[in-house]
Amino acid sequence: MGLPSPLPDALVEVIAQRFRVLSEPTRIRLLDALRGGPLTVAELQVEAGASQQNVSKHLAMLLDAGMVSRARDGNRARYSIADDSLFDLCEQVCGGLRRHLAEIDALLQMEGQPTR
Amino acid sequence: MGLPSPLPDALVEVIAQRFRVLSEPTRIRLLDALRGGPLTVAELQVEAGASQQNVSKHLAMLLDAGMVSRARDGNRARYSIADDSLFDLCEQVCGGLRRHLAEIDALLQMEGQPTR
DNA sequence: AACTTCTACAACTGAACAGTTGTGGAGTTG
DNA sequence: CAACTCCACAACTGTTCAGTTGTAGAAGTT
Repeated sequence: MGLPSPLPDALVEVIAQRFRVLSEPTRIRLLDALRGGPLTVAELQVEAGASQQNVSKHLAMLLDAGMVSRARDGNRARYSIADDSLFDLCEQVCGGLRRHLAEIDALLQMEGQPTR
Repeated sequence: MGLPSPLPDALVEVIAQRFRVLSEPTRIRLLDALRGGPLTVAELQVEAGASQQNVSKHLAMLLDAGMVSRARDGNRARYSIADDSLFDLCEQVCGGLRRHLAEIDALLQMEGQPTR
């Protein structure tokens, strides 16, 4: 199922925004930590190595993007992954990285040949 | 093939950086325009609706990330997609968007029930 | 060689955002 | 109720980066 071409402006903006949410190391770490199951803010604070306020802010952003969901548990808030397909995304990115690194390797193999 | 858990710090940074490259509307438009085949900077300038210098800068970023490749063609530079899997990525993002929007729709259906 | 076209580099400016500090509000416990 | 814990909101600060302006270099044309 392909996407329309050219992509409508509004869709371009939304796609970019979506990628932007994932473009922050702290948010990646938070999502990674949630792979093991739901966690509270205090627990995530430890996993991500960031301040409580900072973690809370990033979680709000992830929540707004619909990537995590929040559930009140008495005194605390328990966050969990809302969309497991996120990890397929990350794995694909890693796949792209492997290809990229392989290309660089290949270029380094034929040493002495200037690119330009 | 799963990723290690927790993700090593260096990998987290690289993943975030990768997403960051895709978090800009102009760069999305450039990649989208290249779906139809290689284009010159001048052609991309028209497609993306940005200045030549701006396009050139974004292309340099995409090139550095290994997402496009450059070939000199006489006087001009012809850019093309280096990794077709990029579009699978975008489609997955759009899939996530559909799910997200469906959830919001569902929430709006049961109107009057405050979220908190 | 002089001129034009095409692309890339560098410096500047404004906007967006990550992280901190401070604080308020909701829930629990004694 | 009082004290404490947990989480989120708001204002501030520094950094990062998108876009512009200006210019330099490389290739083609006359």
